[in-house]
Amino acid sequence: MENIEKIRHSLAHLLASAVMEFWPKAKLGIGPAIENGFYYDIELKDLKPEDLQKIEGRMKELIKENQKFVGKKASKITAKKLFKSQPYKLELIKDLPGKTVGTYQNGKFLDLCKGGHVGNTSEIDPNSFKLTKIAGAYWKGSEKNKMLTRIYGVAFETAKELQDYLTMQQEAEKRDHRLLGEKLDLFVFSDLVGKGLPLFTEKGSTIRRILERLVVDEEIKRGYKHVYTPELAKVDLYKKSGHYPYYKESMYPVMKIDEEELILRPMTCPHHYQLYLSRPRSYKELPFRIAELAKQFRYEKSGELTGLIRVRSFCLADSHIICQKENVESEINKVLDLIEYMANIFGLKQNTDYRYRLSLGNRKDSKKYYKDDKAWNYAENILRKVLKERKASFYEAEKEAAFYGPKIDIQMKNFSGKEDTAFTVQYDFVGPKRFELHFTNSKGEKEEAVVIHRSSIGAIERIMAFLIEKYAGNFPVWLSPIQVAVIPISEKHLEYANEIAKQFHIYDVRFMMYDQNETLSKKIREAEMQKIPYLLIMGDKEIAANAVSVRQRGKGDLGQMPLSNFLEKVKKEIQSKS
RNA sequence: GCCGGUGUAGCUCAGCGGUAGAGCAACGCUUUUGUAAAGCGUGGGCCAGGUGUUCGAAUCACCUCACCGGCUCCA
Repeated sequence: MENIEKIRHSLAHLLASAVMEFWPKAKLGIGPAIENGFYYDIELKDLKPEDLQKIEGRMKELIKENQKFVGKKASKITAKKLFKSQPYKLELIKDLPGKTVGTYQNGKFLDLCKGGHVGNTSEIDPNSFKLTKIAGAYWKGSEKNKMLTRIYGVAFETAKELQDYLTMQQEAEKRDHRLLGEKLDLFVFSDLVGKGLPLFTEKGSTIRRILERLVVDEEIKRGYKHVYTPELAKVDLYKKSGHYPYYKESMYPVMKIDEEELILRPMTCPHHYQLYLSRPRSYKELPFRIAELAKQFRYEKSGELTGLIRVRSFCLADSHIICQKENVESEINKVLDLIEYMANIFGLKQNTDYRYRLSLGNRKDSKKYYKDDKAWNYAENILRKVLKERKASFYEAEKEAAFYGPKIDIQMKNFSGKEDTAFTVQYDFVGPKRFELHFTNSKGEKEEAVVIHRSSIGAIERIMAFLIEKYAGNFPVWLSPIQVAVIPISEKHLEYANEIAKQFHIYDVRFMMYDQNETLSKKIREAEMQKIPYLLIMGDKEIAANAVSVRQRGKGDLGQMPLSNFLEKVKKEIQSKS
């Protein structure tokens, strides 16, 4: 175990030990080291955020006592006596394998623990950690259990590392897409429309439209059939697909109209299957790649909503590839090629901006995962093989699969380090069975197809959130809702500015005229704060030279150039998406 | 949904039992500007909504709503 992990884990013990001094009746859960710090789950009443300082202060005192961490094995019978007033510890003792358990003592505090501490608290710099927040967390991570209070702390080996981390977090907060969404006027929420239902402003809609066109054009080039299907369907469709029992919780309730029961669709797969099934299919038509910018509706619990990352109505760049079993590998490769192509356009790098996750099922959980061990093994192996042969680095995660099969998820982190799935590729062996997705093979026999669910750029809302944060609002020219700010120095130069603007209309450059009666500095400031990539300033000198003065975002004054040169430069940047 | 926190003008915030304030933004006038905030003036708030406590509530209590941090869940 690395030293820093030992420090973090030891701090968790010290946290518990300080809490027990102030709240002797508190019941302890568990307290592990985590990325950047540690936490401890504790059942205690009336913990106020301001108490954290008090606890932190006491922890620092304990550190200075040079306490030793002393490990001892204890029989379960002895351990049960030692922890008789700690019900959660007793539960852990009962569930642990073997006849003995580990205990660790520091000062007067004894904890049930398998180890991994510093030898002495003198090894911990008392200024290298900080208690950061209190939160609720279910005991053993199940919402059926009681909710405990979780105290989080961040910790490093040195005080400087801690300071650097805190400063970095502060900087990162400025990238928050919710903040930038408001400042740059990209999207809003309305209490009257409802939570989790974003409204895109003109500027946000421009970004969205560019992304949507990019996806549709690229997918059509790559052999996808782009379609439109309705956002409603009879609930029977989802009963047949098998989604209903698994997804009921996140579906909107049934709307009864005439004799029919309709729902807002939570996913598009069964609609696409119906297109496939509209007539008999030959193997010559496969792979049958149906794609759609599909609006979907999911009831996410209120506390799960976050800006554009988790919403209740979203548009997925969705597709279902119906193909022969022997083509699955090459199709998945093609999908990953497309995903990496898109990621590259956005400047997203593997292992820094995103990482691959192989999301597996669990054979023992037939409630969550369709029961068919053989199919699961087969599908999981195929996905693993594809990733290995591509030499992509990836990690495997159990219990992250869809109910109908395993998936490759492209995971991205938001500004605060929280990870979500951006794009996904899923192997489905259930859908083809339930909908009888067949085709006639070369021998004239009926054969069952396989379905690959995939998304090239994920949900438009979510990728927008990631891109806003990735660029910190400084969108590349091709994505910028306003590409050029046209700034006449005074009213006298407005006529010239309008002439220039005409050219932007002709050449499809998105511009904004800054013709307010304000100082030049003020207008530059406003345009810079809107993070517009180019500011064109024009006054007497430019009119005389028949030119424009160009100021580039972040780089300052580039000097004068003829408009045609500037247009060429911008067009080039738009085209190359640089 | 659960645990905790927050909610005062369009935005950022002050006021925290005695009846609402600042800066920026908006609007008007003056100014006609040379690379990140010109000057003066004007308007704008049921203090998230509701119900209580009180002589009196933005301020205290309770409920509801929204948002934030986690948990659970997920594209």
